[in-house]
Amino acid sequence: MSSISAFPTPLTSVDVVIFSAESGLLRVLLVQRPHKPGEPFPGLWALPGGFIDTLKDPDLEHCAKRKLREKTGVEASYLEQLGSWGSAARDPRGWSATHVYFALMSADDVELRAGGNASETRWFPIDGHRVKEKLAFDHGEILKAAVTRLRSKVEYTSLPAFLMPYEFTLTELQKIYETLLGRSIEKKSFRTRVLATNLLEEVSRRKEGANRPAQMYRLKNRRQPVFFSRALVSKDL
Amino acid sequence: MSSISAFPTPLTSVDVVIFSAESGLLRVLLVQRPHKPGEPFPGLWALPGGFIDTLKDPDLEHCAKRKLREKTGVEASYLEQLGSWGSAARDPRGWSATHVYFALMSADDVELRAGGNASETRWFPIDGHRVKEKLAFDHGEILKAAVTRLRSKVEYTSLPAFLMPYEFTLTELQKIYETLLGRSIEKKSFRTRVLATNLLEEVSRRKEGANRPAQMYRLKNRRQPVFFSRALVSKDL
DNA sequence: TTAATAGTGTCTTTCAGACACTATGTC
DNA sequence: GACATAGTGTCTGAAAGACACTATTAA
Repeated sequence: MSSISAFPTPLTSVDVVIFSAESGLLRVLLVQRPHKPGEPFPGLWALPGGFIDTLKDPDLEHCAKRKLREKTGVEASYLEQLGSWGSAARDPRGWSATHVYFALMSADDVELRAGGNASETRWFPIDGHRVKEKLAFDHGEILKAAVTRLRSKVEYTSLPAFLMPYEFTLTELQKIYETLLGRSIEKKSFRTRVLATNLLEEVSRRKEGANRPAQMYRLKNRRQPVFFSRALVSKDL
Repeated sequence: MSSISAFPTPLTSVDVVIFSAESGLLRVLLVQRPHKPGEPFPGLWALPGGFIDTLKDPDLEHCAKRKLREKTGVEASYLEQLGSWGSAARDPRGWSATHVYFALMSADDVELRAGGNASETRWFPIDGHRVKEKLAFDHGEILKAAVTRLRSKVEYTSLPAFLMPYEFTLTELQKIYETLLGRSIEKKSFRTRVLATNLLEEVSRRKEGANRPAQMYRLKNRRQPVFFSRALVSKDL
């Protein structure tokens, strides 16, 4: 019996749910579990993550950022903690707990990653609140919680702006909102709301196919999302 | 070197931030650290919590509920996960991570606890976002995060109703909202908003000192809070 | 000129805020 | 009756929804 804790300490890991959006689809980054003896769920897809390196990682967030960089080669536009999951049953190797982070990345940055060990890392489209494949551990449940969090924040924050490239048009931003909400929103209301919060600043112009060019904008504050005082839809009222 | 993890696993605990409100004050339950050799922060006040019992606790939430029951003798009206904190520095015994839960209790249930080991367990009033005393570990920071979460949810949810006894008047509920917000709110708006959500159901009556008796209500759903589509105050707009 | 998308004007609806008013009990 | 607190009527204002309108480019 240890002098510190009377009980065996749980296995502890950090996992990251990394989202991006491309052409009307929300996507999540998954990695394939290795086919090695002793490794649970061989061949199944899972959230990127792994054990904390107590020698290198000063804290949980640092560990999450490290894993994110290892998989994507870049930093995320946005990172927050999602929560933690721990139980005796979630890992066949024993009582385990994982600290889960939630990251948003621009689809542009995503392409940068193509050079890596891409065979075992892939983007999967989100269908409803999940991915078609069965995931390792309780990662299906964790992913569902992450999608729920993202969807609910779309109602009253500027979070989807972190899925955009550095410069973008209001129409492009609206499309991302509509993708996440799963319904269309009224153009005028959207523009008024977004511009009234002083969230964005104008940049140059940009030409599209055969139409009037759209004003481009960029985020004024690339760290914190903005909160709106009203939700986009009235929930259950 | 273990065959499972190449790194020493962090110490893992669960802590609970337990709130109640009484006569216009938000309060948090704290316990005093023991004066025993090897125990860090002797004599300082800390959030109730401790190591996971991997033999008895099937999962994190069960562990949180167990610790809550041990300290208060009752179940909480509301329990959600707040987040997790982990770093090499937060505990002098080594790399440690804690899974933190957030509980709301009625001030009535609170009195039930008086028979326990009350000398080392006490309610402290929240002043701003903290308590006067310096807390053990990083519990000051955790408490601040909990108060911030509670305050922000007051704006757009029925969460404060979980701080009420089983039956209560609208005026009493409004007082709790005002306590948490730190400002007064308009009576008519408040009543319309609360009643429109179909959150409550009428019960019997009740007499006060020398005035018209007030209708009493109770929560229809004692599990989930209701979300309002607008915040009570317009933030930074 | 037409097609296509960008962007606006303006009316309606919903709900919070303000505040004066009425209602119902005890003493 | 006075007092105290419960509870309502109603106007105003802010912001979302609906939707028709104008603006600006390429071809």
